[in-house]
Amino acid sequence: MKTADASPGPLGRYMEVLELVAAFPGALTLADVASILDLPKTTAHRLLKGLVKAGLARDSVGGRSYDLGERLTRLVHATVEDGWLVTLANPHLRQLIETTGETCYLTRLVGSHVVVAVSVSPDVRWRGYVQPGVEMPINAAATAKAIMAYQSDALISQALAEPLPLLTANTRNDRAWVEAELQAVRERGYATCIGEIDEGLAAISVPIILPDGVVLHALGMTGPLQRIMNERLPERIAALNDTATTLSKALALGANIRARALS
Amino acid sequence: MKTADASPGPLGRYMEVLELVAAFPGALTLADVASILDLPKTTAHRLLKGLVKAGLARDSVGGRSYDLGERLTRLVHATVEDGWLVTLANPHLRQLIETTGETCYLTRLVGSHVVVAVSVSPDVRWRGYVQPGVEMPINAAATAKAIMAYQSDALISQALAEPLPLLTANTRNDRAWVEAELQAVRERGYATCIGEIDEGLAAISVPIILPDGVVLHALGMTGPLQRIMNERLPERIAALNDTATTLSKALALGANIRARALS
DNA sequence: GACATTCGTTCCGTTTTCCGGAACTATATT
DNA sequence: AATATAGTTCCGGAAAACGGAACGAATGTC
Repeated sequence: MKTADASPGPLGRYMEVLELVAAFPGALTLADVASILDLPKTTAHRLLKGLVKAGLARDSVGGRSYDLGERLTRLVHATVEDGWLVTLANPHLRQLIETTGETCYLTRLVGSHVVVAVSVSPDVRWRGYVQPGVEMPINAAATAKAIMAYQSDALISQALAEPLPLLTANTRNDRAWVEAELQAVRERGYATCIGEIDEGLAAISVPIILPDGVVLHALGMTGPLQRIMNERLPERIAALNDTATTLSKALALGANIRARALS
Repeated sequence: MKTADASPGPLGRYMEVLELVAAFPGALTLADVASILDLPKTTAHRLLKGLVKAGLARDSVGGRSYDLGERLTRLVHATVEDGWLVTLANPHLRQLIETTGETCYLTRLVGSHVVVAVSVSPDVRWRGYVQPGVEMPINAAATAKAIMAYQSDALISQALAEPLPLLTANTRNDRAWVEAELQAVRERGYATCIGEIDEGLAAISVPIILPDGVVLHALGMTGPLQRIMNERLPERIAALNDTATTLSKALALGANIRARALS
């Protein structure tokens, strides 16, 4: 294991250009790219055309401006978004925020870590809290704890073998603590995150237990600490559990339909 | 102009690997990649690590399996999805499909073409109809016509200068026809697509006219031809227009909030 | 518990591609 | 028409990508 060298790699410059395109879709000329990234225009040209040929970007008027390519979008929608998962979960999540008024989201086990699949906020300004595609640390995030608590020992060990981040003064990353936390989740039936990701933020989460007993998803709710961890906590957990039960059936049905479509 | 050579480009093989990762997130080993794509395992290894270093992929347990990277997801959410746009539009679209029972979607002008931003279907199995990120051809798609009808002559000319696809026997791609079609849209207030993209499919669309008169979005509805283009058409157009009016205010408000957040 | 097998990783010489300055062309601007 | 500014092509030198062979680290097997 090397000391994680930070070299940009062969794709580094392509990514820089791509992010620039993403920042100003449909309104970015070759000259802009060249001057902003301080590249020779020849190089900028080659990188842009490379992205276009790969389907990551797309040019509007024969190279007058660029935006993101379809292949890129399709890539993301095929997995993290999971298409039908969003379709199924969105209405339930939305109903949940109507009764609770807090940001709600659904995370998903992928490999040995937990990522956000669907996120719904009561207010536009809150979107930053939970962004789809982001990985949830197992030692801090409520939804990650809720999912990992119901995995095999082998998978938990794998997950704990990776470096765990220390994000605030409240974050713990020693293995014993995390395992105790998971045990607590199993006993209580729900997981918490009390200022372990952001000092002032808390989250609560319940697992979505599929009809066959397997846990691959979790439902989470987050907001300012004092508004989440107060006397109304029990009713919030109850609301989450109701939705989790409903979603369990919906997800199982969705998986069936999807499997049928592949045959 | 060259004859659009189909060489994979420098990123070609990276994309193949990336799509494979997207197909089996969290459950794909290096050996799998090597055997499926028929690459030497050394090469597969280098490509995968290159993707990881670029943030397009991410490895789960020190290289035992791979899934999509956060940077990739963020890229898409920063633009096509437009974050708040989805948040704002989703509930309205959902309400619309409840009353109409058809697939509804919102498209957006980006550069000189029109792409799908949000899509909602009444049934999971219909997702294929309208996929976010896909470009809508100006000479065929209802939403593209609805948006382009309200653009400047300069932009329309730019858009028409690009090659227009002929997708079915009903598709027309001569400039005069398209301009007449756009004129019809302006007179009627809504746009149609009658088997111009898929023989059996039709779509209707109205522009979302922002408070300042600018048109950047359109609302669309699609389904089997005979179910869209029948005696219930007027009431569907009315429903679309109601939603468009509501969304116009919501979008303007969202843009304001967003602008404020940047200061 | 030792062995065998498979998987991931590193090494390194060959070869292919990338790189970017200079020159060229096409499109706005005066 | 002339000028400025955009995008594109050309091409020799430089720097990678490439993949076979060898190595270490895990599973799986007896």
